[in-house]
Amino acid sequence: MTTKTSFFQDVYEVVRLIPEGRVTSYGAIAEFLGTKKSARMVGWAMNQAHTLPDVPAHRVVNRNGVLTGKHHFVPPEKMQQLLEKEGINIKNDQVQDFQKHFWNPNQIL
DNA sequence: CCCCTGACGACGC
DNA sequence: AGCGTCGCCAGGG
Repeated sequence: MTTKTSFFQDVYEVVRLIPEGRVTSYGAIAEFLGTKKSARMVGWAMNQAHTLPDVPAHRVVNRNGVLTGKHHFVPPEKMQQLLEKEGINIKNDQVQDFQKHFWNPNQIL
């Protein structure tokens, strides 16, 4: 957002809006925040996400639908488990029908 | 204050 | 089409 709140805070707010059973990408979030080129920062922010409640970081994957950040979960399989629990099929660390489950933050506008 | 790192993404070869 | 590089930018050492 263009608010004065910290970039991280904004990221968390957006992630919290991700509906259950849906996923989005770091880039999409970055774009929504107006910093499309800073997708890395979104991922960086997710590092602290685990310290906060209601921040489903497992619903955030890269633009390929790959669970790039799964290694940051404990255990790593947790990310996939949570997603499958929500009805998302994962195959070889990749979300199946990614586009079908993709949720674009911009669509809430 | 300089240097390095990092859950990404776009582009170049 | 696959791999390498660069850009981006905040935090931490």
